[in-house]
Amino acid sequence: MLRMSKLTDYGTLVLAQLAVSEGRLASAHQVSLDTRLSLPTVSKLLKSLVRAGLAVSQRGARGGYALSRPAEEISAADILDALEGPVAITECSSAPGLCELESSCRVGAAWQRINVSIREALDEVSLADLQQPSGPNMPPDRWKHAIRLSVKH
Amino acid sequence: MLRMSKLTDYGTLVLAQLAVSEGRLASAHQVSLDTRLSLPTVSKLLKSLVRAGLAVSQRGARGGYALSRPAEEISAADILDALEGPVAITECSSAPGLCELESSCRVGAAWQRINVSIREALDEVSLADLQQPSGPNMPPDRWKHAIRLSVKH
DNA sequence: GCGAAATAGTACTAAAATAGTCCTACTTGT
DNA sequence: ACAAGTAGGACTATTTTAGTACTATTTCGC
Repeated sequence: MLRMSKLTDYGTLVLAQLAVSEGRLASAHQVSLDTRLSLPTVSKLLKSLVRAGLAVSQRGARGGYALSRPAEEISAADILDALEGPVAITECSSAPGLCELESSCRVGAAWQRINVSIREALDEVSLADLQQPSGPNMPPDRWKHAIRLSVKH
Repeated sequence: MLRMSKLTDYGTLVLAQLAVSEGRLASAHQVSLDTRLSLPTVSKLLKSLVRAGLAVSQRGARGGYALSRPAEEISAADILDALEGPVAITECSSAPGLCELESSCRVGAAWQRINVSIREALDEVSLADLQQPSGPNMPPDRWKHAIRLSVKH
């Protein structure tokens, strides 16, 4: 639950790759090779990232992409904002009348607190943090970076 | 982004309704009337909540549902766990080889930190908090409890 | 015992969001 | 002029989510 989309996950990889080739321009093709993501997908992501202001692009032959600012200044919140847009954690059905019941509509303040907490967590982590080497007890290979939010079941 | 599913949102309403009718058993039909959610949907949710241990049920005529424990002891994390299951915030594509690249696979530790923060936020808020009256500057009617995580765009 | 009222479980369908691809246009260096 | 690149949008397929329906089981009240 509360899973980010695959595309956003890929987007962090793409950004991390740009961070690695700091200073140089990296073409979509090169990023595709480095990340093993398909070229159309990488291309799509890079375009979105440029539009969101996280990356800059240079057109034409010898063109390519680079981060718009240092990796330290790009937060996880920036990345999610860029690739998933402004979506709410909760969302009343568009059906009118649903939110007018007392018992239903008093639910908001606490969710807002939760949202703020999440946002703070996302703000505190930068792209530079994201690409730091994993801890000593992390298996280096074949490591799925899925983290379970729930331990039950 | 990081939006919970509608069903989970509805689930909180259903649970809140059960909390209101504390002590008594509430039938799915009654909860449907009180929340204005369709009976099949309410029924489905209640079954899931029972299976997850958040609610208890009494079969047969005069049967119904009730919370399994006080609303104060049911956290938002419990609710999300129950209705969305153990899903990760990030998830490597199942395609092998994607997570073996250096630049891709060092991304986990920071996401884990984020996950822990989110989980803490979810643990701190109880069902009782969720149904508390909204703040003084909240319009009581027609209030959509959508909260924007992002303010851009 | 029987019928009504309820939950339990599962299977199915429809709708929506997501992922992924492709095509055309524009830009720039050689 | 041509090759190598990005820009943008349209389109398709897939997956997930939402919603519904049906059948079985349980229990109360008469």
